[in-house]
Amino acid sequence: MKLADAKQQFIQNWGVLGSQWGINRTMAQIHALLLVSPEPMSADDIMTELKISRGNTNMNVRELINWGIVEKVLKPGERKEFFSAEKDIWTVSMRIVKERKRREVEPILNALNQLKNVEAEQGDKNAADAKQFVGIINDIQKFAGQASKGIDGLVKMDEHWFTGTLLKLFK
Amino acid sequence: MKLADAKQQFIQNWGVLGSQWGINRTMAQIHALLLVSPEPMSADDIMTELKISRGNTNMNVRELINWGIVEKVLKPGERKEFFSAEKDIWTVSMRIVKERKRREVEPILNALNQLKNVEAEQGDKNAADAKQFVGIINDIQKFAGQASKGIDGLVKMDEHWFTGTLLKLFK
DNA sequence: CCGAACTTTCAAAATTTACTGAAAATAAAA
DNA sequence: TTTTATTTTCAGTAAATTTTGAAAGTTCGG
Repeated sequence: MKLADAKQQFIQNWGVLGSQWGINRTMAQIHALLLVSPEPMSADDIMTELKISRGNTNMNVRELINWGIVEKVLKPGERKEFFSAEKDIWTVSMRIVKERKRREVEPILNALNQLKNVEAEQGDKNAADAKQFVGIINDIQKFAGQASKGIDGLVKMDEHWFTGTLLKLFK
Repeated sequence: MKLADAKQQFIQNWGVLGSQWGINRTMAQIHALLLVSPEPMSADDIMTELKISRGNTNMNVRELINWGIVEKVLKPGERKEFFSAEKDIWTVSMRIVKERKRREVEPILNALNQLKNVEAEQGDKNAADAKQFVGIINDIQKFAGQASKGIDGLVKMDEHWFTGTLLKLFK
């Protein structure tokens, strides 16, 4: 298999995986493209490679930068901006997980807190139901709390088990 | 806050969270509804509660059953089918994670394997690029392998930290 | 076997989400 | 300052996904 074809396939696969997990396809593809590109790429490079519009490119690159997994690179003497992806997969994963936790999970967990103020009601049935409801919300919060701790623990793991790969030679 | 309102809000929030993670909104809402419902519900109950069509209800309930987090319950003397959600959040989470790993992640990781057969090419530049490419694929596979092990480990954790909550009383 | 109760299917419609491209804004060079 | 290169924005459009609803299928009591 030719290198170019392999890269192409990688980009497509990464796009599919992203879209299945709520990350838009193009954003995942741009990320994949930059991941396997030894050199930083310009917006025009990306447009050409993925056959997408300038606007689309701009918006998704910006979002990748917001996520902290792509950075702007300026080449001396060049007016264009270039972009380069973080190549350390561990770092990439942790940034994504942390960012999603912050953006999506935490607000909802906060909202859940409010739901525990269910009024005491007349009637045994309703009271029992309310208790069960609060019990479930509590379970979810506890679970999320545990998961959150687990993630924070992972983030602090100092050993990158994958160092020592070829990658380092080309960084 | 009234219990009914709290449930309604919970359902909405759960729907949003689901859609952000690539699970369709209605499916997440049905799941939330069944989670907080003390009694199993019929398709008609679900339709009424969520104001969705019969077809939509049927398809999403079936999918929840496929995921192993909702089950069909038959009431003696009733011709209708009723549905009930697994209430143990740990079990629910593990089933979802395992299922998504199996359905979405594993096929893509297998595909990545093929990409490592990049042809040896003429020219130093290309050879170096190919090495870097294979390096990245390797990193991703290693990472996925670690994550996979971690998940399998979690699944085996025998202690459910959340037992002892009110929930048990009503099971 | 028939008919009523209920479930399943799926093409078409509605909704949501993503993308384009041209115009406006910005920044550097002349 | 004016020109030119480049980036950003966003209204309109296109594509993808979800939902509907009616028809077909199934199951079961009589």
